[in-house]
Amino acid sequence: MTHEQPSDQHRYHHGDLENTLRSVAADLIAERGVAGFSLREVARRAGVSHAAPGHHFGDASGLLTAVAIEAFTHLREATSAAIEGVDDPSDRLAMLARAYVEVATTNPGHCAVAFRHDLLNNDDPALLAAGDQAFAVLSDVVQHVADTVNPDLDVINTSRLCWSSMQGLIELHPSMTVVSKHRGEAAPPPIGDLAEIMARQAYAGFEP
Amino acid sequence: MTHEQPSDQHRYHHGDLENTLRSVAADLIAERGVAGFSLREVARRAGVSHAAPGHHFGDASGLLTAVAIEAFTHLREATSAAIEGVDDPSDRLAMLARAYVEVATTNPGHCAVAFRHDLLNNDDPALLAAGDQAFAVLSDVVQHVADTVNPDLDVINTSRLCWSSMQGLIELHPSMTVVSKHRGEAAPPPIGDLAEIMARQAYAGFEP
DNA sequence: ATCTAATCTTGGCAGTGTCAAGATAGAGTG
DNA sequence: CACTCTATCTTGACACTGCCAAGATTAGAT
Repeated sequence: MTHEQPSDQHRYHHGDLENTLRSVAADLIAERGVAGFSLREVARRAGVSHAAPGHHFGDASGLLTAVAIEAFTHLREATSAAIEGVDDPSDRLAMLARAYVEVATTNPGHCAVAFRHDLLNNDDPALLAAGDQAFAVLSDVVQHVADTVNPDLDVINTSRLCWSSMQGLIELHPSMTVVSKHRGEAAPPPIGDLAEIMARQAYAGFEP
Repeated sequence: MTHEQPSDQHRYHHGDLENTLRSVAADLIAERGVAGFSLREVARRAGVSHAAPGHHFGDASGLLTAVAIEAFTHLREATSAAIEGVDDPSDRLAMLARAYVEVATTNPGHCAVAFRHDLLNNDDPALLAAGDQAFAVLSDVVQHVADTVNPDLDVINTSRLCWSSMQGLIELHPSMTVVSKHRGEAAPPPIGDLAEIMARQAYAGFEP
């Protein structure tokens, strides 16, 4: 991905600036973190003037919202692909958890902004729809547990538990590594493995 | 808390500027979010010059690290107080979970920066120690489950599951409200209640 | 009483988001 | 083809930010 024009170096009209800016923004955030993100740096990397992003996305939160929408789309695609053909309800949950955290670490730029309500336009209908569709995949998997194993399961709150666990793991995995090192314990497993372990542990419960 | 001198309005030496700045910073973040935080605004609200915070904390991440340390201290105090005198392992976990999320919502400014590795000085020994001590309370509660109910429990990874669930809930509760509204479902319970529900659900497992 | 070091201020530089106004070019109409 | 219209992008400006260096002020020790 070069974000450049094919032949003519400096056409006045870029042609596909909107997608380019979104892609460059995600890369920039992945590289320097949310704090290192700036509209002007995005514009520089895309080879356009410093005010061009503002024209397409209104302001910084507009561009970040576009990145977040893409994040939810990735999330939905990866999780629904991961549970394809998996029937056992516990396995389904484990596969979904692994896919969830791995797509987040594969696309760190997207993931870093997806739930940052302080940076996004939370009223954006496209954002709401994308988030809803991503959550629906998880909700269906938990519903599948209820249908096949436990009709008394509190589906909605169990879905919230699973969602929180996965999202919390993404946020805390660096801290877990730091804490383990500080206590002289072994480092935590890779995030995908740990997601699967946690999903199975929650599914099985804490009692024998 | 006025952040002002008692008698003399403008003494050159503030007297307790370090604590004042930390307190003002937490208030500011609670009010405007992390994005609305700035060293200069903190200085203005504390009634000192724009470079005074830099003298005490080096840079922005230094001040935010101090806020994060205070966050972990609050977390440790609240959680260890919440499990005082509670013996049943499931109840202990539920009480801890409730206390965890409620202290985070009571001190939103502190909570918003506690795990923001991109904004903090992650090598700060005081930060490491404070985080470690907060995690120890949770780890002990899970160990208590192993000791009294299930000696085969994977204590460390179950602790990580609980920690992720609570932290994820804090991050996602606003999104849960939005998603529920968008799907026409009932709003999620208050965050403290939901934390307790989730803790008991994980403890009991998903099967009947 | 004097010296020293900590504390805080002032001034300045480079960088930022956002706005308004202007320049450019594509698309459609006669 | 000439023409206008509109979306796209640039330029310039303003107020704001973090951070650094140098100076002013004061507390505390000698």
